[in-house]
Amino acid sequence: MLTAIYTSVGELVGEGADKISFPIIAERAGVNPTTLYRRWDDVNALLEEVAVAALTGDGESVPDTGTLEQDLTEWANIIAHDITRPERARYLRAMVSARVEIVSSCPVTEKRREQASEMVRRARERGETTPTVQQILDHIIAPLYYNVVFALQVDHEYARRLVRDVLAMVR
Amino acid sequence: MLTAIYTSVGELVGEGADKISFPIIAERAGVNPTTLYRRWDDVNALLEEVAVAALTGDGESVPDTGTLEQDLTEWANIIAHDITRPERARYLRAMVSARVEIVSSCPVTEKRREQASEMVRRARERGETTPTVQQILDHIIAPLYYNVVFALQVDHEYARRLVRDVLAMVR
DNA sequence: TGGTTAAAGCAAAGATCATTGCGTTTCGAC
DNA sequence: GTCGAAACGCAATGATCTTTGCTTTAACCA
Repeated sequence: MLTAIYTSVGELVGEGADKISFPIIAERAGVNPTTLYRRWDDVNALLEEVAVAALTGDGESVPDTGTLEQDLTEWANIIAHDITRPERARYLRAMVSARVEIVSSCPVTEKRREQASEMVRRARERGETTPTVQQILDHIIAPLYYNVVFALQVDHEYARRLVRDVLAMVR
Repeated sequence: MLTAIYTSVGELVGEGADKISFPIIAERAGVNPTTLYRRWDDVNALLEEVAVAALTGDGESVPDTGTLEQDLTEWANIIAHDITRPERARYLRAMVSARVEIVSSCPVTEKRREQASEMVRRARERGETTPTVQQILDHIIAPLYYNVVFALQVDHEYARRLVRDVLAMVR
């Protein structure tokens, strides 16, 4: 039931459907539109729910290579590779347009913060000088997402440059 | 005519209207909905047009204080102050959701790039060591916009920290 | 002034969405 | 098994959107 709905939304988003409405989602999911109208306030609410699930879902394990630079580079590459996939990019856009009011946190950011914290913690235990977690979010995550959301290109070279920049701050 | 439509859209966005449709825009603008249906493909196309005009419109003069650090700080503050205004944030969201397909450039980014270029050029003429324009975009603009779009808070302290971070890269 | 063309208004029709009341199913508790 | 609550399906209704053909206005140019 719920998974059918999520799948339906996922397919529509993946296909780049221009119009995504409750009736359309319901038909593909094999449920009655009324169900959707009753459970979610509007399409954006459902869309955001699915987007968050999709964007935070797969429990990517954080790289652990022995140096923070290598960890961050691989991590940035994974993220860059992930969020440039068309359906991921669409989810991001959907999430952005969905949250109409200012809220205090964003699930996606929080996940990245946790991942960054882990890498930084390990690096510090090794005695490395590290940027702060916030610096990593500001100068690696933010540019990556910014460029995806505003429709510019993101590649491995770009991800690598971001890592070098942020590490240059603390040298 | 066109300005009435733009004004109508601007008001609706500013008021945080949940539903923005051609008929609603048309009524407030005192025009016939048919006109809008004929001129724009859909609401998002019109919305993006107005958003771009609003976000790149006012010809903010770039700070020229004598040092790049001060220039960047004031500039970042201006931007932070501007894009955290609810209607500006809304425009940003509208723009994001409007551009469904990957395009090569974003009008807002381009304007910021020009502004950053000017400040960097002046700083270099004074003999300052500067970050690249791209670094400024990546590490000041991107975090600011990212935080607005993903509904976190942006204040002057944050803007200042970004400037310090990016300058630390080149020291 | 008169003619031509592009844009806007008007009205009607159909499509899609959104809401609501009511009957049915499901599932757990007793 | 039976009861009750919650969720879902169904169908009808009204609202809103979207399209289309035709008319009218406006602007531009000979």
